[in-house]
Amino acid sequence: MLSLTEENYLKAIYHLSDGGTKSVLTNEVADAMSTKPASVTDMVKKLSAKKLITYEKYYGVTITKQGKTDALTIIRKHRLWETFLVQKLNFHWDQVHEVAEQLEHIQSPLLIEKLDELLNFPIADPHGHPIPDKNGKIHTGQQVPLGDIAAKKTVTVLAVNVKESSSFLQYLSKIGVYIGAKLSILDKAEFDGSIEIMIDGKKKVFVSKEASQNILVTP
Amino acid sequence: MLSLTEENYLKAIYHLSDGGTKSVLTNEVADAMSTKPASVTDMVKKLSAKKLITYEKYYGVTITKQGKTDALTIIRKHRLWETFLVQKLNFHWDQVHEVAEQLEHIQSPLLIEKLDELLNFPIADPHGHPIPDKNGKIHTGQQVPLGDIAAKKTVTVLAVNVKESSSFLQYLSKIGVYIGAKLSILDKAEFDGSIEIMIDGKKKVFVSKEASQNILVTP
DNA sequence: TAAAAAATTTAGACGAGTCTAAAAAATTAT
DNA sequence: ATAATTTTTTAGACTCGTCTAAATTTTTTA
Ligand SMILES: [Mn+2]
Ligand SMILES: [Mn+2]
Ligand SMILES: [Mn+2]
Ligand SMILES: [Mn+2]
Repeated sequence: MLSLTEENYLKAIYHLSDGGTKSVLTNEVADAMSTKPASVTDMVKKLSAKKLITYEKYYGVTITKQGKTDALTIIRKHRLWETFLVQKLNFHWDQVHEVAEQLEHIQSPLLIEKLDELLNFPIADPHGHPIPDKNGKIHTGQQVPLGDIAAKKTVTVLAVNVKESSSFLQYLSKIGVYIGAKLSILDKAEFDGSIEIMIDGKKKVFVSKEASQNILVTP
Repeated sequence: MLSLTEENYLKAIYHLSDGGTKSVLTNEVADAMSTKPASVTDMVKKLSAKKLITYEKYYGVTITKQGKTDALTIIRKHRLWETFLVQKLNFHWDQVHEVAEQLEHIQSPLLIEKLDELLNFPIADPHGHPIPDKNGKIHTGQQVPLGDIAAKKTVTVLAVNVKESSSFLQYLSKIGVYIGAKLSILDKAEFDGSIEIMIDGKKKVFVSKEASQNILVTP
């Protein structure tokens, strides 16, 4: 049984480690959690005592098998709740993260099972992020940044990279980009990496290189 | 902004004071919260500093106007969530309390507004308990214990008194009593206060005096 | 109404989670 | 390869919510 705080740390470490594939430094965790490095050191000792991460002094932490499993359960809950908020309560995709950040800590396996059922076992959340199944298994197809697509091609929006700020999501809504939208790359500017796209064959817009790197599409 | 613990104390005090109509003793709160009297003393000082209760040393606490308002908000959330769990996720009425005890602390006015809407602005939870409206207003009709009804009368089940244990709810389900059921009082035993009832004109059962006091029906 | 009993508060301690300031180790730059 | 810089850990302190044990106040009983 993990405390709310332990759950938040574990999830952050999972994400920072790219799903457990690389080790994570104290300062990275501190940044991600908006705490001080000293607090992180204390917490990683606790998570390490619980065998959820391995901690080597001065060299950062690695997530264990069990840690990965636990993190995936929290992420599953987070994404199921986000999906619920959008699909059943008509929240916008830029309104769900903070609430899901709270809801993900509710302890009730039955609740999650029923929620999953109510939503028809969704495989992605409102931001296109995969929802791990009951066994922690994730199945995602290939996703590439819009910025890496060659001109003239038409692709479908699969997901968006959303850090903390919801302003990027609001911006996307404003210009007409959404999960499932069909984008045709019209032109790429060499000097600043910005691109011109056509959305659903209807609307022409320019997006910055920065933005194009955070819109993930079909290859 | 109240902590989860402060919210739980405030709600307990609200209930123990019968909605703010009487004062509450330290030991009563300790019992209800499964904590020690010393802990209650500490907490009532905090709630009192926040003007949610008035605290007179050695003589117990009284809830203030603001305290009542805050308590009703928590109770509203609790009962909306219970309703959601039963109506949308097919929980049984004996499975919802513990989960709602967690969900009631989620901070998001928008969420509650949308949930209320999804449920079509329900006025009672799965146990027949009134759901305060957005302004904290409760509207309940008259409810009397089944045990107080004269023989031969037919009444409708409006609510059940449910403390912590879900076993009473399971018992009621088993014998066929539910909110809205029509009960005819067939006979009352003088010596032990038990009564014989007919449920929906179909099923005859005996219920103890104890049980009959915790089933609330139309007058 | 004085003694006994019960209820309540105070005092002091503890774990969780956080912080600042100082010490230690690792990294980098010269 | 040594010095300067950056990162990380340790030490000590603080808040929140809890507890036990002792002191105090109220209530009951005789
Ligand atoms: Mn969270
Ligand atoms: Mn998401
Ligand atoms: Mn609660
Ligand atoms: Mn209820």
